[in-house]
Amino acid sequence: MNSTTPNAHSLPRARASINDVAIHAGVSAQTVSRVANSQTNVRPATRDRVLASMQALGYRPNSAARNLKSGRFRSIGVVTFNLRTLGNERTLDAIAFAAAAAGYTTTLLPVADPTQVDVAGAFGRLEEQAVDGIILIMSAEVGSPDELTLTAGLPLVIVDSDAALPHTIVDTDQEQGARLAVEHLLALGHRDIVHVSGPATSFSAKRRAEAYRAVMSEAGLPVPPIIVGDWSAASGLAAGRAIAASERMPTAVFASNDQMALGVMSAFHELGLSVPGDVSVVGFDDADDAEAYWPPLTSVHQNFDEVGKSATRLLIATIDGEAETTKLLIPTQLVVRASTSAPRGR
Amino acid sequence: MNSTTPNAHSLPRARASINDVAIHAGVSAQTVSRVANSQTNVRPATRDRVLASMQALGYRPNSAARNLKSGRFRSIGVVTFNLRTLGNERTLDAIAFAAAAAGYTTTLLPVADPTQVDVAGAFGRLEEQAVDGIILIMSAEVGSPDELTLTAGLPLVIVDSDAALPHTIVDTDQEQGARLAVEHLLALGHRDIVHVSGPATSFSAKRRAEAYRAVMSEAGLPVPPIIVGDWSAASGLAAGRAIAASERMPTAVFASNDQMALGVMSAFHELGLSVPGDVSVVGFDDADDAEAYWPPLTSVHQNFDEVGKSATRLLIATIDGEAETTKLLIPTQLVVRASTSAPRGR
DNA sequence: CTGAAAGCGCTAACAC
DNA sequence: GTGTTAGCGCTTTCAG
Repeated sequence: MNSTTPNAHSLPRARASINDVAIHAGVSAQTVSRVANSQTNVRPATRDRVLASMQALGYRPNSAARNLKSGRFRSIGVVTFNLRTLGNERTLDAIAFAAAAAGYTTTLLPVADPTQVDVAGAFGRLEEQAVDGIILIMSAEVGSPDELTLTAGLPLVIVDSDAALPHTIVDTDQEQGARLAVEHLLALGHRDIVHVSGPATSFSAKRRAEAYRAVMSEAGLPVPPIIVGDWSAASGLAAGRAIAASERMPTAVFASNDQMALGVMSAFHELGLSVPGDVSVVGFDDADDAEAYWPPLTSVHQNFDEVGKSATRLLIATIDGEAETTKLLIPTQLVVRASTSAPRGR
Repeated sequence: MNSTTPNAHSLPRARASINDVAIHAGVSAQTVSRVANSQTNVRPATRDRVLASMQALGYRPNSAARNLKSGRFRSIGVVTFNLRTLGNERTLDAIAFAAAAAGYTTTLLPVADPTQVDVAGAFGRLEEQAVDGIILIMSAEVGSPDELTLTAGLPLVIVDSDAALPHTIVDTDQEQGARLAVEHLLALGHRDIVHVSGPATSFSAKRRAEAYRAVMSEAGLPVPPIIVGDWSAASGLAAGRAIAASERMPTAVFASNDQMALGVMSAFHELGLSVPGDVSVVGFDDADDAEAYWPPLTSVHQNFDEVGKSATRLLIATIDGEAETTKLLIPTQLVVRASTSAPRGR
């Protein structure tokens, strides 16, 4: 038994240390360490004895000590502002599994309000977390890159952000995806296409909106005012009602995510408008539910798994010192379902 | 400068240790430690000098060393089988924020396949993770409680599980919620109510189905066969088609989650059936999107935030040794929207 | 109010 | 093939 303070724990059974095992097995701590790390230079008989003692004492290596020695935590930190959007959640899922496959755990470092002053403080604190590197999932804009440099002590990969930042960035190819959506509508013959965008603070929303504007302009079409939502289905509902109430009803709507598209369609149903008969609707994300929306939603498929996996891979490479700063854009695919068709009278 | 191996890092700038700061400030390491931990017994002038040195050297306490000394990691481990269901995701979100508020980080410990053999192995490994306790979010059944006892070395709270297990459990009151749903339909006058359940491996699904059966029986009604889905909207779509194709069309469907309800409604729309005109539909979860479904879905609201917060609170209490094993059931609320009405001809 | 010593559990480096 | 020594960065204990 070692002499650790036993903590006022429910289970007072103190944990066996490497020394306890060494004594129990009649060997040195070093030999126990070798067995624990499956090194080869231990006589089988000795190994077995040590293994038996480990078993008997319920020995588990102490990760704090191991971390202290190695200077590594085998954990990657994920900074998020929330887990409530499909993209953040799915990306996190992919990161957690990719990290686990590489022998890393994932540490969540939630930050309350991204737009608020304290981002810098939060980032400052990051360096003392028990992580080897950080993936920043920015669903919203951070004040300035200066604040990010505060994390310079730790390898960093950014997901969903301004590609101008001097860091490794992995993201969905927002522009390519938005083009796919708008060009699909144009190809069907639509000319009056309204865009329902995500919040102004979101880089993805901004870039999708820019691509929408660009494609419309390239086609020689006027660009009607953009309706701004907040990614929620409720904001889509409001947007749909606003669109239907406007003087010139468009023949198609491109929503910046599926949930807002759902809301838009619901608003149209309320008003007795048919989708796609009266108005076509395209979403973005290709959420699992999209095929069960009514009507099944045409949407741009984002490969969140790929984004998460790539971010993890790049971060671990950076941690291992095999890094170069990279910008990686993951392409999307258009999934055509029943919410789009040629405009009436064509 | 201390002599840490500098790691083949991108930034070779070695990190300042407490000793570096001590030397720089001309004090002992002990005094630096006191300042770092905001202890009171340091002369203001000394404190300021130390603070300045910390600043100058960019000192950050090393959490590994701190952990080693304290025997605490200030992190809670969350074991999940996936993050793809609404409940898991929302619960995790609540846990992460509650933990952060209490000064803990959240470490994700994803387990690939719950039904598979290696659950025990995975749990065994948990003890050597750098966490002070574990929240197990079981979206599926684990073979036997024996496997859980493997984690006995660490404080444990289970979410969404069999209340018979000898552990602290926090969960939505599944039975109360399901009763609310079925009783609502009965009160509207429905007698033919079909249940679309979640997968057989899920405790929540099982308990909702049991409550459904119980309420039907108590009302003296026959219990039609239960259709089993997998929580996905696609499985709801299949269930809806199966129901519509069956010899006796029910007047109402109670789906075990909102996504399956969405699929069921979509299948009905496909077939030209009106909801709630021809069939009423009730869901479970009250997802953010439910109000934007067509028609807006009547659903049972789960307080995932409350579940996550409570689980975190109880776990931290257990870690602090102020524990007793508890079962905590969080009540639900019925949210009536437009997908339910009295059956035709009544 | 401040410092010196000791040691947390583990492993790299070097004996033997 | 195995043991000994030393030290990772920090904090608890005890002296001053």
